[in-house]
Amino acid sequence: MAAALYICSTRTICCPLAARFPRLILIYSPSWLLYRSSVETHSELVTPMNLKADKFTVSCQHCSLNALCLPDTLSENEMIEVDHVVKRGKPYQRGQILFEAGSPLTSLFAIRSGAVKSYNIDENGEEQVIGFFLPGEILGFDGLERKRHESSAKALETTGVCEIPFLQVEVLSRTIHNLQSQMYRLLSREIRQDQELQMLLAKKTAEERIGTFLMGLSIRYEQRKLSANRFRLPMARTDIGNYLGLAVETVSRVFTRLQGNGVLSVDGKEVEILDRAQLCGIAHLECTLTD
Amino acid sequence: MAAALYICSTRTICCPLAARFPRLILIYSPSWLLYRSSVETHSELVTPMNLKADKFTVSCQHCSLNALCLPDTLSENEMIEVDHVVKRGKPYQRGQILFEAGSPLTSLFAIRSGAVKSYNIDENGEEQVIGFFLPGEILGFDGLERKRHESSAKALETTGVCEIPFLQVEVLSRTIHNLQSQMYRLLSREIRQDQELQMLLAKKTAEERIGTFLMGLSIRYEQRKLSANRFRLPMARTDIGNYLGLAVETVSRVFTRLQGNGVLSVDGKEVEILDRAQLCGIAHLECTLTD
DNA sequence: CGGGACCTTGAAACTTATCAACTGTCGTGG
DNA sequence: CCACGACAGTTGATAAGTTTCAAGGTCCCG
Repeated sequence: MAAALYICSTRTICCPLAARFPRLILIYSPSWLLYRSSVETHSELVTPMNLKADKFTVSCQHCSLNALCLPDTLSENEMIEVDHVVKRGKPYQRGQILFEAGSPLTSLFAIRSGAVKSYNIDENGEEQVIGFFLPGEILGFDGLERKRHESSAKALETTGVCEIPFLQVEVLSRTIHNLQSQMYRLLSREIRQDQELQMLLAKKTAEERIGTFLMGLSIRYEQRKLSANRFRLPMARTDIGNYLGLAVETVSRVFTRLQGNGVLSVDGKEVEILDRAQLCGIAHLECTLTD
Repeated sequence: MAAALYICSTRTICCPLAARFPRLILIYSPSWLLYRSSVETHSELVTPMNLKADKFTVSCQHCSLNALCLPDTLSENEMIEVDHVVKRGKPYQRGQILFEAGSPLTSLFAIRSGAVKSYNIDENGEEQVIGFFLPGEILGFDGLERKRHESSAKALETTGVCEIPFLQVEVLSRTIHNLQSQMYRLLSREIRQDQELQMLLAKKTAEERIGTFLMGLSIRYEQRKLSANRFRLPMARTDIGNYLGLAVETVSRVFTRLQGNGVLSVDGKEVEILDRAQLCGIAHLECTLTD
């Protein structure tokens, strides 16, 4: 197997990369240039600079995220059928808008790399963050009913996306039973997750919200074969507060407090979970991973 | 057309009744016995006492709620196919549990009459209300992924339910395209509504939450051909507070304040919207119905 | 008629929001 | 190269809204 060093300041997995380099090594450094010298000894250096969409485009069958994404549970042949309807465009830059609320919806969007936030603008013109999406996760389920986007989506960093035309999924799912089940599962999961967030917002304190949020990210990163205890927040503090129903200042203060308790180590967007058991306690979760 | 007087202290529409009596008259009285004398002049008196499940059982085709429920958009023949898999049991009494979190899920539940709350028990043993369901609405979508109920459901009053076996819906929806679309629509709608609630809980004040909640109920009652401005709350204040992330006392105080402003008239569970425009303003909604 | 559940009201306490100021970083342009 | 402004994050002081605690009232059902 080929090995590669993937150095990326945004530190999120990139599905085409993982497919080309099964033994991909991710170096965690906010300043990737520092590592250039040590990189030369490796078989191949991959950086955001030489990463080109066409070179790294992969099919669903070869995507390392397929077990987390729509093709999960599909057979090889079924996956190929799905793959044929998937459209892969060029990456979105940080801050670029994927779609806006109200625009017609014809496709679901699967994140291939990077990160996205979805949000709404309320009657005062204030942004209202609804969710964050990591590689392998799918946006747009809220718009199927009225066939238009009910929320907007913006790239939080350089983000690759797979477009999945909904009409064709609808047709395919009549013959591919696994696909039909998977669609129901994904929709159902989103409902469950939204309800969990409702409970969070209805009852929990600032600290519990942040704790749960960080644990949620940690678990999602772990599913993506990234470090569960050391990661980079793709979103700003404002977005976190907005999402959790807290003021930015409160988010900042809770981060400071958790650092004081030795639970976290925070440096800007870099987060390290130092005492996972305690963080699980704050989030009212069973601690699954030993630190 | 036959006319009937339907007197029911709980004041929620009953689908079999509506099917038998297209010109159903609903008398709004918390104490229905007072009206007995005036009732004699009508063609038929229907009360909760002489309402028997077998007598009033109806098929989807004849159900007045079918446009709000799963069969919406289905043709006559398609509706008959769906109807064949639907199971209709005897009504649940107030306080009775329809299902509990964790139990295996094989069916979706459509409310035919009455009202239901769904809730979870958190780590402190506290109840966490997730939603309220009125006739024509469907519970259980959150459990499709793991094939088990993710929340419990309890009847808030005498409640009739249609059980819809999910496996059979899955099979039927492969041939009945309208059914497939409708399932996606219903799932998608639930996601959208959950996200709206998220925004409510994340940002709004107590008054805005209650205002939005009441307007939501009003609109749902209106869709069910009941009065939009005068209705009975099927749930306790505790449940409302629990659902909206507020203490009971706060709910009570806001009700009192809205009464003082002349927006509402509240008498126990009886609510009358006196100034709909103002209530819409509080809820940040466009006022659709003139008072 | 009595007991319990539900609702209301008041006063005090607490959490979080708001306002204001300051720091550091980043990219731009002189 | 450095000055500059814009922006994100932090921290402190104050204010506001909501919760909590406590008590009393009402309604309904047995």
